[in-house]
Amino acid sequence: MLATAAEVFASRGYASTTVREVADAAGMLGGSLYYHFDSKESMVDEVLSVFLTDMWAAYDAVIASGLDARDTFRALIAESFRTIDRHRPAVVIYQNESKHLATNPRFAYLTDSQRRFRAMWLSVLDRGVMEGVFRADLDTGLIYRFTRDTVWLAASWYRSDGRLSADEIARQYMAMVLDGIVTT
Amino acid sequence: MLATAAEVFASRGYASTTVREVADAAGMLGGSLYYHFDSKESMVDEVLSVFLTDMWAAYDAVIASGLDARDTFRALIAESFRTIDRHRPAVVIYQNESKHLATNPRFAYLTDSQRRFRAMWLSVLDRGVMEGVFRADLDTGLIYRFTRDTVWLAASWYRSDGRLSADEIARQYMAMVLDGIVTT
Amino acid sequence: MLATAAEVFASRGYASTTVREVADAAGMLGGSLYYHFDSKESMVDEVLSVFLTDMWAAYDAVIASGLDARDTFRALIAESFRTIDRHRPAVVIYQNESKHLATNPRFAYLTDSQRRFRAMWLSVLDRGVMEGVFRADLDTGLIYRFTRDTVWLAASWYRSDGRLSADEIARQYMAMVLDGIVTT
Amino acid sequence: MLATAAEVFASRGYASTTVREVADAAGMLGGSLYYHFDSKESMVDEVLSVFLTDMWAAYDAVIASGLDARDTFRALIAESFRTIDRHRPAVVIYQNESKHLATNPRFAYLTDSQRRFRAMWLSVLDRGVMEGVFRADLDTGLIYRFTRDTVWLAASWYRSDGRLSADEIARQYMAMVLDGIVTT
DNA sequence: TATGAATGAGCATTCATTCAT
DNA sequence: AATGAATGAATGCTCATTCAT
Repeated sequence: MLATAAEVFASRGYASTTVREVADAAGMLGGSLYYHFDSKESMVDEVLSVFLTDMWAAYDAVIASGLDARDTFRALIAESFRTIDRHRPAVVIYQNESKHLATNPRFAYLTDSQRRFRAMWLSVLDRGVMEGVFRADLDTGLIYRFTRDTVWLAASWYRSDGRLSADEIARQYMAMVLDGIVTT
Repeated sequence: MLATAAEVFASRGYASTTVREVADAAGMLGGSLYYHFDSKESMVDEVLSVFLTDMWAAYDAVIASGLDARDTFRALIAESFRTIDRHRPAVVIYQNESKHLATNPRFAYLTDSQRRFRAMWLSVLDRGVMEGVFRADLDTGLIYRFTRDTVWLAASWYRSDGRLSADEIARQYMAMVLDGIVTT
Repeated sequence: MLATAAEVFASRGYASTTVREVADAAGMLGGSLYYHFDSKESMVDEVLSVFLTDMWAAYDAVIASGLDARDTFRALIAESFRTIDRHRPAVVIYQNESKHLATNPRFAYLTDSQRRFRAMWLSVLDRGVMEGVFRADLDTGLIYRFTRDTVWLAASWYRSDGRLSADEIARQYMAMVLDGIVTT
Repeated sequence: MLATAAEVFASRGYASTTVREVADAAGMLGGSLYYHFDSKESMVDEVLSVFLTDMWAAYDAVIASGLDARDTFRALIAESFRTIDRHRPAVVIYQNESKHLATNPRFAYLTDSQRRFRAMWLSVLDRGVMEGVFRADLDTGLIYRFTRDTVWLAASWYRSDGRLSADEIARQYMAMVLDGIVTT
């Protein structure tokens, strides 16, 4: 049922989705949802929490594996697309509503996550530059933004049953980006 | 006043923005807006139309100038960031609300524009592959999506008074992407 | 369980009390109450009926004992405070919800009881005036109201485990009403 | 319009009154009320605040006039009935909803007022006992409660266009309480 | 041009009630 | 006897929109 809510929020937008629409999609009446959830807000909350927890588990495993900058970068990209594969609707919601939701104390963890996310990517990129594996003439702050935007926005068009698998998309993205930022 | 509306819609989201908030920002009362606009919908409509018209004028000029694939690509990227500079709020709105608005016949032009947009970029990329200037082992459909997403989402964080100018951001983006997709 | 319902209704108000709260207090789940009661309404109904039946039994015994006006008055006051002692929550509910409930045909007996109540007290007071034991310059209709209100509203603050017993409160009240608070 | 709301709340009970009913009584539609009030809560809030402010102005004037205990008592009773005459619906609401509303921080002033009210009456009664004008064998705490309940509950049945004026009711009440109903 | 009072449809949420288990 | 999932009507409230002034 959480998955149902996530899908509806993702496709219609959180604010524009009515509780009745979620209930319809879940095969019940409006009021019945409230037996399972406290509020509309707590639905997104749970959707986003579950997604972020899972995403960080994957990221933390990568960080813990002690790869060099370039392979860490590749692994993070790959994990990102795999996370999109597992949590597509949640990622779409995160992408679209995060900024607005974060103004609510209840969703402070969104800002925390974002901060940690930025620190993680910048650290990999800066390490790569220092190790001489990434070009030094690029603004890593910009590269971070470009990468972040492209990867997560992919959730908007990715279909798990589409022509390209998450791993293949990741491979192509890395091919595009890596051969650009790697010194030749 | 249109600019005011665009800014409010961009920062709060179209659906979440109340007409009163737009009126406040414009220094008048809720009902007064209706002397200037038919409806909330016609406000976004005008915001988006103006933006798209201007964007296509710029793109058409590039296409008309008869450059080769690689320089066309560079010019389109540059024009995109310049368009963001001129129409940042409109681009944000376009990015966030387009999909939802497009279900309304009134906004059919959004879908048309998107289709034309896709055709234009694919044509440049495919021509580049054919001319041997872009790598042949990449999926141009994917490259198109990656590029589109990254460029337009930049409107979410770009500040015209920020550290980096639109042209500098464009330059960095091209450096990243081009050296990746260009044959070596 | 009826006592539980009465207490909850008395403390939170009938309209503001949810069936779930009554169930909670009775140590069961919301739906389970309906094995014991037809409806929320039938709970108050039974609470009030039991209370009124008991109260009238006490009053009728007083009336039947053939005392003079002054002693009948004293006895009725005493019985009223004893009834409060036995049915405090029910009296509170009666006091607060009676007027509203009485619009419902099912609770017509509330209006009947009130009418009979008024007749009984007026008869005692008027008899006392006629017998010369109560002052003739008083409006017995008013005295009735003052007495009724004070006695029954005492249910709002009376505690059976408090400093003063029901009989002591009755004694003080009679002292005040019968002889006044001014020293003579 | 505030008066309309007060009347509806008083007759149907705050919790049982719907915003639509208030609007009906005010000759408008449900949503229209919100142009004038923030919420249902702020309606009662204003009704009660206005009433309490006015009541305390009257009481304070009595206290300031430096009468002896007995005349202060009489004046306070008289002012109470006059306040009921001016603010009948508000007094009814205060009487019925006070306890429940007071759990809300917004209505903390209800508890404050009640505390001050109690202190004022007890001070008058105790002073009377000390001055020897009121009987010493009475529990002033009880007398306070009896008086408070009777006076304010009168708002439930008092009609400004009824047979008896507020001052006449006050006179009768004082006669009863001060000197008793028994002939001497 | 602008105001402000009102509209009315729509929303999230509550809650008495039902019912299969 | 009791559970727990569901119902659906009703509620407080929001907001785009209208319109007389």
